Amino acid sequence: MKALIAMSGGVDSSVAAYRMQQNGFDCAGCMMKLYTNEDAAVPAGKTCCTLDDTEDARRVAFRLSMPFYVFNYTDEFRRCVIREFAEAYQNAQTPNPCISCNRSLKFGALLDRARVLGYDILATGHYARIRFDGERYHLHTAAYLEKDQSYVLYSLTQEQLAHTAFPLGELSKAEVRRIAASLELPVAEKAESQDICFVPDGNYAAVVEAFTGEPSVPGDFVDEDGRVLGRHKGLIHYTIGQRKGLGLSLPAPLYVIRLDTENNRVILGPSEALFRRDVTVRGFHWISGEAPAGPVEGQAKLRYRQPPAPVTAFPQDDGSVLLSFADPQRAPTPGQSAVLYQGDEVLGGGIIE
RNA sequence: UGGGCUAUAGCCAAGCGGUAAGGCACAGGACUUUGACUCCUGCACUCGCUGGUUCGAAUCCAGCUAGCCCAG
Repeated sequence: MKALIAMSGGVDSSVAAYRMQQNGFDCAGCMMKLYTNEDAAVPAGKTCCTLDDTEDARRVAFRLSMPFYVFNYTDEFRRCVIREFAEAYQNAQTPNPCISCNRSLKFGALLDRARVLGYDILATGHYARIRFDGERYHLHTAAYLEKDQSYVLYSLTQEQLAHTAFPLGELSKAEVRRIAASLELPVAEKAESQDICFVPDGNYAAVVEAFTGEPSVPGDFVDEDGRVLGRHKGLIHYTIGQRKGLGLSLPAPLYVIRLDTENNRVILGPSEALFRRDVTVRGFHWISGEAPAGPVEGQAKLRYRQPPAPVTAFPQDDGSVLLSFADPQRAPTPGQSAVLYQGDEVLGGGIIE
């Protein structure tokens, strides 16, 4: 059996490559070149896909005596991920580019290419588990929830799961680092990745403006009664629940509770105004391949770093799902992903409306 | 022009003779394959200005300056 390992130059995918090799696969490593720093409209900084990261991945592959390839996906990345990212912001939504990258690139274009090239399996360094019950594939959380990344994988299909492996699913981060250290991999001590990979300065608004060619338009900050509190820099600079960066000083902290595209206004209010019990999720993808006949009891996450909260999911005829939480959830944000769990199994997910 | 009130950090604000609370904002850090939230740390050697009283003044007194209110 042949396996292709998607490597990033980090510890996780490096150890994933080693594990696949140990499991008896005929392995090759690959790196996806997703963008050039010029695309990001910023000076080359510490982002992923840099020459250093590619060299790190190449050295690890060399150490493990496996072939290593670099695939150019800059066009696809720009066409799918960056475009979706920019368009979401233009529609006053807050996208999660990691999720669209997984869907379109890693488990889309890359997996397709792996299959064409004759690989049976695509392996990544994600912390999650796949189980096959003889009929269907199931996606589960990682054994150690501290690093669980099942949230960003909810879009996987049965077909994709059938040809995917997550060799770190049963390991803790500490174990992964220990393995890397024992193999003397050059990346054993590398820091966790962070921030949006193609937005090195944290200035995502500049990327959106550069991509769309449309500068953001300043407008008013108003309270829930419509009183003007100040001026904002343009809707794309804000997201629901945001507190920092408003520059407004009042007795209590203020949060963004709504983006009013009609009037180009940002509505601010107290933290309490952010809680919602019901959340509609559009384009819901069920891992099993089909929506259940009736309501499902489970738990759901509205953002990556959040413990799952008890919920009842009501599948709708239009493919969306209504999530009704037992307790109101803070700041459900349009554009972000909601993922439905049942215990440690991922049932599916979609985009919050 | 009389009378009254108030002047403390970017904003709000405690302090009432004993050596500058707190909140907001902001900055840095932690967390993190998204944006946020959250958490930690920092943030007035100085209290509108000038004198005076006192061992000691943001606190009391006088003058000046500025703003607000009332009367004209």
